Amino acid sequence: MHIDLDAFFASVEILDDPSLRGKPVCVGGAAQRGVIASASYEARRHGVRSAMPSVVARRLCPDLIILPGRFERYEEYSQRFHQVVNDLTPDYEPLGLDEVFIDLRSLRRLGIRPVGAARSLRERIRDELHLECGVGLARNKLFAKLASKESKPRVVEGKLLGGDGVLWVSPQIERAWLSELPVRALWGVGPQIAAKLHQLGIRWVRDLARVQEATLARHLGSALASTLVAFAQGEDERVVTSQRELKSLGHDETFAESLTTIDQVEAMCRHHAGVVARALRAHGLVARTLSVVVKFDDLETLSRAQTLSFGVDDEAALSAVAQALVRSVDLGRPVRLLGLYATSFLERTRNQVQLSFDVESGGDQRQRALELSRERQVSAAALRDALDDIRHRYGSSAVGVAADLDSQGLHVERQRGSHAFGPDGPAR
DNA sequence: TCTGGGGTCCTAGGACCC
DNA sequence: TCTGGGGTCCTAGGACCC
Repeated sequence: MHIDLDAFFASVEILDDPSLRGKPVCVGGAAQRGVIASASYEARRHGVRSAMPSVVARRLCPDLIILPGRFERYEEYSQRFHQVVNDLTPDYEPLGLDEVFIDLRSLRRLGIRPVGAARSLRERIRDELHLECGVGLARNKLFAKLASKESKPRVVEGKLLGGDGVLWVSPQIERAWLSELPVRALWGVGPQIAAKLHQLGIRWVRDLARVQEATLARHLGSALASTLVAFAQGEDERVVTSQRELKSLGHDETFAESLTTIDQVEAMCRHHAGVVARALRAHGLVARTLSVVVKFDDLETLSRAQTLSFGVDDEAALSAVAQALVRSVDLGRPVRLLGLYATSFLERTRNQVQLSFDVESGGDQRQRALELSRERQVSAAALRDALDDIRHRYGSSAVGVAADLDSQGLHVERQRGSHAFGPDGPAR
């Protein structure tokens, strides 16, 4: 079973503010560089779609209401959604906040029928969360997801047509249904792959079903070729995995106005380091690999990564590495996006050496690691935990790093040759 | 019309080890 | 002295998903 909540972010906004009901509502970035993350059906009637630049959406629908998004709120709804699913079975796999795959095999022994389970889940989601959803039932993930999409309401020529909300694709009709779909409908076929397939004369799934895997592999690589060939035959071996391990975690931001100075870029490194460090600690993880991504105004993107011999989860360490990485890039052009990502996780408790970083003042060489004494480690960790607690209770902007004050227009006197993270640990 | 922010997976090359 | 083949780890880039 695949369940997909309808227009999730936009629907939550409408629930929290009923005056929005019936209006074209979106969640996304309203600024010049914003895109639409979620669109109400009223907005979709005007042609607005998620992933569309907000500028375009406004042109299509001048009355469009674009809301900034409250992800903690969506998270709450998502958890309630998962709780409803969990009441049926723990064998489910979330996909983002608003979708789940459910393995129904263990329910068969209990005499629970798929269609009945689907209808009662839909009922509970409607009664308890006041949200609508589409449900797909099939032999595998491929068809279940295609079916849930098909079960939803959709806009045809500006009119909203209702879906049944539940669609079961029986094995007898699978192949015939699949062959009529465009390749773009398949999981893993986005704009780039679709364009490549079109160049090869492959537009429909039935075309894909006739092509040699080796031919496809030369153009798409072996992994994608083999999954697409399988999908085209209606075969999908992917299982429902309920316990997935987090593999990476990061934060990036596209700026309304591109950054033009190294000071601005380094200040953003410190900011991102704080966000990522707190996320790591919230998960009880330390990261060995940190990478920085820079996107320029022409959308050219480049990345730099560094793997350490130990894991880190504190702002000072992340900040030092991020700034060292960003300094190794030839900036010289306005920076549209800056991202910081952490990978190669270890559980915090298994990390052998907890180190802190000190930045070489004025130097452009890579950072060096300094081990803190046990006592200083303990007090630094206590301070950090206290700050996490304050942020949790009063919001992430409640406490800041003194070094960032000047980047926000407040002047801070800094002595030449000294720096924020001195030998006595983080200065806050 | 011009492209976000949270993630996942794959590819390819180079360094290194046995 | 110059060399193969299997494997791991790391880096950089690209595409996809929601």
